[in-house]
Amino acid sequence: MTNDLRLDEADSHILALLSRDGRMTNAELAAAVGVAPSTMHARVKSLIERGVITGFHASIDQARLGKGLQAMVGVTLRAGSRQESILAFSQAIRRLPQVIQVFFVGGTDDFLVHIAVESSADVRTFVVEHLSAQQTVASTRTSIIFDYHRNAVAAEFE
Amino acid sequence: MTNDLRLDEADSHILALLSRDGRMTNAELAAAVGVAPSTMHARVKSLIERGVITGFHASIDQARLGKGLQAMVGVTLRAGSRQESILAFSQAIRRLPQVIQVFFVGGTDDFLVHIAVESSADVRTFVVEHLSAQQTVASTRTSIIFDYHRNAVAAEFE
DNA sequence: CATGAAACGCTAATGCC
DNA sequence: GGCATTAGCGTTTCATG
Repeated sequence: MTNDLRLDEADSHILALLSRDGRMTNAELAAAVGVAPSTMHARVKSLIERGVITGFHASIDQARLGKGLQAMVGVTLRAGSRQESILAFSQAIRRLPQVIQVFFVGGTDDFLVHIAVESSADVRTFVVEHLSAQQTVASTRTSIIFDYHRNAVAAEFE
Repeated sequence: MTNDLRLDEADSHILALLSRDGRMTNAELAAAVGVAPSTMHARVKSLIERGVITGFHASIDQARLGKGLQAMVGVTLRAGSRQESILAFSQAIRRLPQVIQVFFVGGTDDFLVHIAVESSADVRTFVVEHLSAQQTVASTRTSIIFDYHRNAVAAEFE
């Protein structure tokens, strides 16, 4: 893995701007930061090549897609679960269309699964069918999300 | 709030593609979906105007920024906390540079705060200084994040 | 609601400082 | 590393079916 080179002030500024609006044109970015468009082009390219910027993504209003309810489901696995079954479980969960994010954590829970669904009935269906039914799952704990704020889009990692 | 109009297959396809790569050119999108560039332009514009796509954002590798450690901190508020102090608390938390996401939830916890920091010492500092020190905070529960997967970037809401 | 054509603007590469 | 230039490409508008 390439190590992190320290970023200067301009880079931080660029990242802040592209976090907010990933479709700012190169020309706009250059004007905002105070460099020439060609310079900005090289800088953004460098940030991407160095892996600081890992991608650009549209953010989607799940409610407009009919999924007006979001929840965070904490999952605790059975104590004796094998590595392979845990891996298989997490990979299966990721692919479900209700799932927005999955956090594999250490602590009270083993996983946190962020979902968006149509109704509270769907929350229950999701938990029962995809979580509780699994051999590796010991228990789940569901929290409805009332309010959601995002400062940045974090890159995936493992 | 404008209601959700049902999206057709092409719209879903567009959303999937722009979720993955928000900087696909209009021409590429058009070719992928099988319509003319001018048609694609109108469709994407419509998705934005209808509020389905709420924005585009660069995703950033926090580790490359020197923040190689992520955690989810569950926060429980004091039972007697007033609405205003809760609101003030949540708004203050949002602005901290370590914070990636904040979920206001119902259940065991009242908030879930997703943070990225340099070291485990920073996790502790964050919790102690910004959470435990607050009058409204009753308790916190920190979980280190080992693995993170994202299927979509959800729009903020309240 | 989709399309092709055309004008415009931006990107991205090059060579120079 | 920053910059100006420029060729090529993508976007965006509009009249038309």
